[in-house]
Amino acid sequence: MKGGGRGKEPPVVGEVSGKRPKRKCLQWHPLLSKKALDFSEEEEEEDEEELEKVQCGGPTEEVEEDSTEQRARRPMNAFLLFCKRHRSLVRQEHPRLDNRGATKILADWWAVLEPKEKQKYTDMAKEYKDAFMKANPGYKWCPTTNKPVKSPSCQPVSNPRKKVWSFPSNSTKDSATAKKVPKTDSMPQLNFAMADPTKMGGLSMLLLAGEHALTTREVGHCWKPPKGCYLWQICVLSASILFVKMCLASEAGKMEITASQPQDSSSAASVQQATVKAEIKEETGDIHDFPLSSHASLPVPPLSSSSSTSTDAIPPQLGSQNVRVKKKSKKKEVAKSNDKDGIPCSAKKIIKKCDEAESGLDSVFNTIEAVAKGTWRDTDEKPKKKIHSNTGGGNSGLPKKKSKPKVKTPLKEKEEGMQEDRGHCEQHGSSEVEMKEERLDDIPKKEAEEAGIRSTDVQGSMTDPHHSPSSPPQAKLKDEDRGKERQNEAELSTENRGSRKSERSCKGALYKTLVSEGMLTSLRANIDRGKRGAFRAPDHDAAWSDDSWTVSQMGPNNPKKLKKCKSKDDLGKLEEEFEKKFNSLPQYSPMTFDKKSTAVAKKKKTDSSASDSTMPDSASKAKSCAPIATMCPDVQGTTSMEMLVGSQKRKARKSKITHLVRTADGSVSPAEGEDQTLFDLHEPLPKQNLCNEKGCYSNPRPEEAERSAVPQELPAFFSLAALAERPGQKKDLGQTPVLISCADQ
DNA sequence: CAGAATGAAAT
DNA sequence: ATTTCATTCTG
Repeated sequence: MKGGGRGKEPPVVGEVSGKRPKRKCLQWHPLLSKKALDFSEEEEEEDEEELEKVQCGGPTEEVEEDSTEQRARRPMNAFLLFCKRHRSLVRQEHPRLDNRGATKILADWWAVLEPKEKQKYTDMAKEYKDAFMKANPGYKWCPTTNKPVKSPSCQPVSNPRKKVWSFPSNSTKDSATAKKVPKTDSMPQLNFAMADPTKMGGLSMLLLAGEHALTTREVGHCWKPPKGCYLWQICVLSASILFVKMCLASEAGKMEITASQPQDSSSAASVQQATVKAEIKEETGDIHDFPLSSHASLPVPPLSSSSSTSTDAIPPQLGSQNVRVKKKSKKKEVAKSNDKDGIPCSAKKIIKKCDEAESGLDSVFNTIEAVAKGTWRDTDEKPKKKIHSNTGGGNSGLPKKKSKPKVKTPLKEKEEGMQEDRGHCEQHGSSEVEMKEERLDDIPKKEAEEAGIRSTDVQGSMTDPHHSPSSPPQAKLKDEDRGKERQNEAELSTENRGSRKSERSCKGALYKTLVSEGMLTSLRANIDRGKRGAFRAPDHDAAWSDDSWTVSQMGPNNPKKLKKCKSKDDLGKLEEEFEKKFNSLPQYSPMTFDKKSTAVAKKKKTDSSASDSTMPDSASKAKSCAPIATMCPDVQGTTSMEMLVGSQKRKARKSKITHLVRTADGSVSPAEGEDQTLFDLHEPLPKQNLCNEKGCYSNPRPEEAERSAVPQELPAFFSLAALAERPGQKKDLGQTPVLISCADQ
């Protein structure tokens, strides 16, 4: 039942949920990775599919798409490996114990393990990790992430742009994401409300509006007071749409438009045409993009942040304030993007967003303006530049671009896809910069003209509003672009592909993982039965090295077959190998631990006597373990006098703390008095278990609890000595801190 | 789904 | 110095 199933893991809600989706990543295994490499593309694909189904079971994860690329799971650390390997044993011994309890025991065991012994696990973990990293180069343990929503941060104030964005987003669709960023206060919204129905114009109006947007005096009027109203004379919504369309048209249909209508910006007709096209496209386009864009909204500024120059380009106001705020947020995002190289979908998305947003924004903006002004052509020109740069060598072409610095990906380039994207972005970026400059110039002028001198306030607002309208469109544009790109990608397989690839590999890994898991299960079962004896594995010491891995790789090697068909055989092989490796890890018998613990205890206590008393217990316990025990060589070492290993430095967890607080809260004092007490005493707060937090591994049943209380029967670990041992070490961290923390709080 | 543990990495 | 998350699986 338990099924260990992975399925269990909650699928996580969509990404959007407030929290991080927690996607379940595939479990990664070195073997897998290797295999992945082997797989041919085709195979991979298929595997993927299968994997998807099987693994996540949940498609929930979005697995497929890059949208969320699945993130590989972290490799297990030594301790986890150890746990994995020994948990069953523990459970065997203490059937009633729940997992947590088992974990505690495992921790204890781990603590007592000699370094040597640990080393194997450590090494393995290390290899594991290395292999993992190889497979996923940019992998970050902590995805920075997420928190997609957090947008609000910026809100605060200053950022007009942001607000602007938000607004549009709402109007358009807002849909889900919502992001709600905008929050109510945003000015744009207000404006929105203000719009008079009467005034709502038709398309033509919109067009006009768009046209004049910048120029029109009306605009000027609006500007000042409200903030981003210029379009809002009209229905904002429509306006926004219009813009979007325009933008789209510009991008999508640049060619056409250009051709058809040269510079004449004003010509509504041209615009209309463009619009039409845009519409079509829009339909096609996905909504989802929108949200993203909104999210990304702010990104723009960030770029600037990196370089002062860019800042200049941006409106002054925005520049300073926004920059700051954004910077932070951006950083995070950036980081994400960086990491990925191919990895996490989310990251990917983000990247795209950012880049696109940035570039898109500017470009869109420009486009719009241009159109309005009639300068459109210019825009076109710029693109050329972009191209140019591209040819030049993509990145290199744009030397430092602001965006680039940010990006800073470490390895990054490796992924072709990334490069492409980047290049793309960069291009935009460069163009952006230029455009920006121009734009700025123009704008100011116009503003000055129209708005006239207005007050500084006006200016500020002006700029903002300006941006705002444009921004939305941009987003869309971007989306569209994205869509296009996608298609292209599909064919070319370039862009995402790169990352995709990694994804795929992950999937493949996943698949394998599944397999391995199955293996594990079986293995576990075996172990339970007592087969473990077979494994034994003392000899393997050296085995751990790469060799073993390599071998494993070789073995399975039929990847192709694996993928599609059968797999059974192959899988079997894989399993075996994996098993071997994993099994090769030494499994220690409880006895060992007991002894050790005792030994340690002795050491710690310094009293030999005390320890002795404990010894007996262990002996009794031995019975069950005996078989295994033999395996472990170290027993001898046992006595090793290692210091304790257990140093645990972990401070009390927050949760723990809270717990204490809650419980003790007022009564904190008790604990305060003696840490030891806690341990020894069974304690207090927690659960009714007799056991205290550490001392006893919680036993569900009272009976057992009793047992625990009574040393005789208990296994060695339960021995007082053992307990004593822990307290000493942990006490500092655990309890004391806790108390303190409580106090503080 | 929380949570017990340790550790590696990131922030 | 603190947070994340990897594994396992019971309540």
